[in-house]
Amino acid sequence: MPEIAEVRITSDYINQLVKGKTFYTARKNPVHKGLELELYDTPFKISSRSRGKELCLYLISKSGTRSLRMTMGMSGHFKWMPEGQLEKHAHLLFNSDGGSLAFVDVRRFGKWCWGDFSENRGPDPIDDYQNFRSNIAANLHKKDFEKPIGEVLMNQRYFNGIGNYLRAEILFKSNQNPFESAVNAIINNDRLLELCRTLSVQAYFLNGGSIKDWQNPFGNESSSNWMKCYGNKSMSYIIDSTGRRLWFDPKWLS
DNA sequence: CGTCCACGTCTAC
DNA sequence: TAGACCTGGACGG
Repeated sequence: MPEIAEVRITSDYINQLVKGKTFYTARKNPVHKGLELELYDTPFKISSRSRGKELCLYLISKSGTRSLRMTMGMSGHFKWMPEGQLEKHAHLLFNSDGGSLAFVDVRRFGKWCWGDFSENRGPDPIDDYQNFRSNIAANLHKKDFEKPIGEVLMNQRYFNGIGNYLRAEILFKSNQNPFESAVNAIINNDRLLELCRTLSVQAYFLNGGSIKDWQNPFGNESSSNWMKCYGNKSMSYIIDSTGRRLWFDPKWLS
């Protein structure tokens, strides 16, 4: 479930799991066409960070730290696999005592390469909200922002971490016409950018309920109740210019 | 059986 | 701006 909230939860999950563990090897499932992992600094410890839809695994050995930059695609997640357990769709395995940390990805759209977070994706709207805003402000004059806001919300150069369900919820809860130009929407609707952060945070806490042992700050509101627009039968949708289904309030149909 | 659909990028005409 | 990259679940005949 990988938009910003789920990638963040994945990163938390990894950090919780690797606590106190030492890793010895890493291997790639041969069925996956991605980069082979050649590890020459072993053993190593692991820690994780996320930024928007990217996740970096830091492999920390005596001789230094290497960063493995990953994206989760449509179905990527991590899982602890006890020794001997088989998992058809585990594509990266980091071996430790008694089991492995596994990157599991049914559709294999997830990718990895050596390096830290990409330069060409914007700041994280949760962790780095001021820079998230200023990055947009500094580029608002560009042609990118002449496109409809419904589409620009998916541009990872500015909205790193926003995906198809978050854009629908952001548009809906900010009462924003998805077909208005992004410049006008951002200038005239002051809730829009704020909701990029607050809805991402809410999705993180709601979806994280099953993974971590904190109190859900949203009380009784369930995750299914939180989702107001995306996939809702009473809403409208169109296929946008990139081929994705854009969900929106039917009142914007004219 | 078949067709459509999915929380995302990529690269190649 | 099409497609390519993938698997599997839902649903129709």
